[in-house]
Amino acid sequence: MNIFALFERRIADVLARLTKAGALPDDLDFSRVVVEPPRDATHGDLSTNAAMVLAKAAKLNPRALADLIAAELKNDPSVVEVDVAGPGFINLTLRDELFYDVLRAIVLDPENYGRGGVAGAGAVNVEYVSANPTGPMHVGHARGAVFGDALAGLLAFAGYPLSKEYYINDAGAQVDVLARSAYLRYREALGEDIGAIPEGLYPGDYLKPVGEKLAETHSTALLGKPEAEWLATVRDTAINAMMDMIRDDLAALNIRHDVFFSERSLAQGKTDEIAATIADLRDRGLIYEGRLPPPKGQPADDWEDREQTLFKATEFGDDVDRPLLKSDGSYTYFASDIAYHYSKFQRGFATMIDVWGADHGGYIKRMQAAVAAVSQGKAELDVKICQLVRLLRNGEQVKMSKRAGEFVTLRDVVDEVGRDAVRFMMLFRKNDAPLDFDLAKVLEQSKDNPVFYVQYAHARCASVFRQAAEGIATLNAAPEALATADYTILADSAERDILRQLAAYPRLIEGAAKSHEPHRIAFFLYELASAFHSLWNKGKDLPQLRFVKLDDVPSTMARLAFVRAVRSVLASGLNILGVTAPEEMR
RNA sequence: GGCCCCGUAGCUCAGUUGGAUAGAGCAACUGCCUUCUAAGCAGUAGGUCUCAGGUUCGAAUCCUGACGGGGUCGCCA
Repeated sequence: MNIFALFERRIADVLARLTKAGALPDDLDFSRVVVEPPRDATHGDLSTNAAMVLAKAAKLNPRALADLIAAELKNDPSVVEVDVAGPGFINLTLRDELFYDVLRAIVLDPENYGRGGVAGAGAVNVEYVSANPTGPMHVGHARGAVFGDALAGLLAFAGYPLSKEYYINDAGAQVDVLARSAYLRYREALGEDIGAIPEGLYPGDYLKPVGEKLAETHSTALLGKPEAEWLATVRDTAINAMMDMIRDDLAALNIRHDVFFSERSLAQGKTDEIAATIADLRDRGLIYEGRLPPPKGQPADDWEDREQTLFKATEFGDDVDRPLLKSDGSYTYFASDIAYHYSKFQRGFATMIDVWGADHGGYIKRMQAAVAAVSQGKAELDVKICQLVRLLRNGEQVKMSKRAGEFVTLRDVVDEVGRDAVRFMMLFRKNDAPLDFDLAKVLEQSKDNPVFYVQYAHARCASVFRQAAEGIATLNAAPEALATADYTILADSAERDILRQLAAYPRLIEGAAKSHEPHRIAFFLYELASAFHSLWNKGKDLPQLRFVKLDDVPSTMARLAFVRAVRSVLASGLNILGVTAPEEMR
């Protein structure tokens, strides 16, 4: 149950009644009317801007219109008080029973509280990670991986049909380099002294097992042959091995994609889908042979003016038209990416979300242009850019040297601090802001560490139930029993505040899902945890606020329902973010 | 030089898509442990939302311009 959605409907009803009665013109646009919590809680429980938004079109003074609407809302049985304030805000104070209803709803069905707020929405495709299959994942990949996964979890929870995809960049020059690197390891596995790994090949030890596997499968059959004869075989083996490794790395973060889509398969299937996509666009006059102006500003010394095959990205808001073929006639990365996104559209996704690293910012416009073109404007692409992560240990930056083939792998970090810390901290910041990740700090068991702080609040809730069960032999803490408790005892300001936070959860989910911002959940959980810790502490000075009172079962039952609800919402949010909700902290 | 992102308390950051007197956490200062877990809590102090215009009932939020920081700029992926 979502009280904000509830009152959006009730206010819409009021507006409809006023329209019918002739008090409002009948062509008003209600879409800007919102119901939200007032910034200042002393103003009430709900606030609506209806009067201010509609005043102009209704040719009424905002305050006068607010009074009109307020008079109607006073008849609502769940409303205690209606105030018109400021420039025309309508503030509602709700009966406590409404919040008790919320409490009951959570206790009776904790799994589904806040779920499905956007029911009936179209399917969404979330593409994330998409690290090149040329080595293990390093820590730089972690943020996009966690962000994409949490966003997917959030959208699924909110009610969107969803596909989580990984685009395997298994075409292009880099996988040939991978193949050559693996071939070297193959020769090494057969006993040859290969010396130092030449410049331009991947030096990492992680290719040794691939060489050994090749030696096992092919024995000496590939030795001494020209590259053309072994390249494809070695490449496929190496890519498969790399993808197995990447899947393992992702599993360490509890990330599992629904679809792994191969770039190579686009051009290698029965039909060349890249060619087909280009042909489609050409038929619609969106492809032409032409020349591009050289880059402005800093002169490119290797610039060579030549005629090439171009996509009219400028027709869809991009700055320049974009080439589809390299000078050797092969497809550019962009060309296959167009075909890939076309495939998403053909598979029924009108909403696509791509999660990219900060260095791909310049690529957004052309991809959005491409999606608009291939879908004829029927699909939309949102690109979420994850800014860089600075890895620290006690405030000192941890250096990464890619050159020597040494980099901090994602696995190293997860092994050191655990999955929960990595996931939560990566989400405790907006995706488009840079992030410092301190390996020492996230292991601290203190309030300075948000992961711990939130998990501890959940563990404390569990602890209350253990205490209650120990102290009251006859206790029945089943949901049905908790749901019938008398909640009127929950009258302290701290308790009332938390009840309002719990009531705001469905609205939070909806907003976070619609704006593609999972970090909002992390911050909400932090605030809820903080409020709960605070209430817990209040019980030290004020014994009447303690959750468990051995001599007062009715009040204990009400408090247990309350704690159960807090715990369920904490667990629900943590679950969406993919962070565990522990019973106790050890 | 073009384009994209960012600029909010001393520091690190939120700010519910345009709402009311801009909020947290660190750090600083003052308190609180015979207590349902002090692994914590309460309080004080801290602001020209980088600057200048504009849009309107109303701007940290939207538009324009400047300044500062980062990213990126045909035939890499």
